Amino acid sequence: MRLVIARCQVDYAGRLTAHLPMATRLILVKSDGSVSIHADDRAYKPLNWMSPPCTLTELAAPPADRVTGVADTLSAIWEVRGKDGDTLQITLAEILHDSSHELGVDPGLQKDGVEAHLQVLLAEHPETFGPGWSLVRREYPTAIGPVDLLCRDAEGRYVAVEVKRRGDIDGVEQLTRYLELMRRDTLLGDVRGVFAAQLIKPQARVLAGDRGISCLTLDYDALRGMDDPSLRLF
Amino acid sequence: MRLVIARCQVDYAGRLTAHLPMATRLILVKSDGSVSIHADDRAYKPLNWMSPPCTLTELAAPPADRVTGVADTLSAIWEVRGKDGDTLQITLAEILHDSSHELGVDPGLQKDGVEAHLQVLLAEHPETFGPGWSLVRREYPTAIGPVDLLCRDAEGRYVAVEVKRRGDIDGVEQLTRYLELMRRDTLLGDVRGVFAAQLIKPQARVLAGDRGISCLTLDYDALRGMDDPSLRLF
DNA sequence: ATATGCATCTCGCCA
DNA sequence: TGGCGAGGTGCATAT
Repeated sequence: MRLVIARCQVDYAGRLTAHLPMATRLILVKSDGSVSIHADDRAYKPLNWMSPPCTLTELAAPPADRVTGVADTLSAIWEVRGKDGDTLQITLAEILHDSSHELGVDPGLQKDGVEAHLQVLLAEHPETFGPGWSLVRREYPTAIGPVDLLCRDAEGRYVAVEVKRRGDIDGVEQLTRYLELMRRDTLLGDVRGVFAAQLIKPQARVLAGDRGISCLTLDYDALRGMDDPSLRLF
Repeated sequence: MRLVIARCQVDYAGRLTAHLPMATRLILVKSDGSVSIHADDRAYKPLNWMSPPCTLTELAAPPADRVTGVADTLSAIWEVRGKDGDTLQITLAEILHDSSHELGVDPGLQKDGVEAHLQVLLAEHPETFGPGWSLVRREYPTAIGPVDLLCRDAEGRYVAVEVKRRGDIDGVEQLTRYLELMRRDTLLGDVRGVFAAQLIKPQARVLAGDRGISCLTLDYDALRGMDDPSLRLF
């Protein structure tokens, strides 16, 4: 990985054309050939970038006035060419820092998906929803996708449970669609809905109430306390 | 902007929980407080990040075996806390590089939007589509959004034109929806469709043919040649 | 402040 | 390889 801090001008032509006026920025050249240009804000998004596969070639630096119209010491022009013929031209004026580092292959991100874990824990402990509750199955299939949990309450009525880490309005919509489908299934009879999440947004709670869906706020740590420690991930 | 190359372990807890095993990576701390962790590949997306607003605090480094179970020289633990209570914990083991740079405020990206420019140029030169063609109006309004160009051909028939830089399948779908609506408008009579783009993907061409839509490959430079140079952007 | 739609969206899945 | 859907989506705009 090569880190360059430099005053630079950048011109991109691809899906759109874009232009960055001369200013000081970070240029990241990674070992897969990809290039990104970062300003000193926004964590996530580079100002400009070229995804791999792409090739970087260094062009001869032309006289300064041909590029910016301003007298300047141009160090180099880099041209990055992508697979779809898009180009990123970086005109370097003043290099303030330039270092290369050997990082090696990254072991990669392990996404836990607390949602999946919550689902497992709740499947193992359906009594969390109330005394006498039992699990019918996890990932109960419907035509538009699997319902997280299908349970039966103490009276034997079916209940579809949607599990989320953060309960938002779209989760309620999702459960509503499942319920609509499942209620057409005469074998199940009237299916109730439960929206279970660690944190339920007020709007989601209101919408759920409007749809006749119950809400349950989950305590992840308490559920983990009931958990078999051998299932621990790290 | 602070650039740190270090062996580190990262744990995120928010919408999901994610874990990065100890490895050498780039840690980017920007002046807005945001933090991102990059591996040596992928231009666009960091392995992990925290968007602003957030706060970075340095915790005391605990004994090595409490964190990784491996004897190691832990330099520090950084905890980044976001506004929604999500946390990014970075356990630093070995710092290989650490530098800070003053970048200043970036003038920002100027997006040209070639599509808009193409649309203007074609509106000025409807004869590009064929002799005797004339423009009815640009951004012709329909219930589902404006059609890029509404023209009349040499026989006086209406033609809806969709302009794209890159002609993909979704552009054809879009034009199809417009045509469907416009054909219900008895004032326009039968409306033909033209899909105009600098580059038209084979699949899009096939779909357009299937829908009875004509395709026109545009030469941007030739169109610019007819252009008034005073409209030039940079 | 919140809802909606777009993005050089990226990224992973699956046919 | 293309199509589809989700994302810790981010981001701007209109309401």
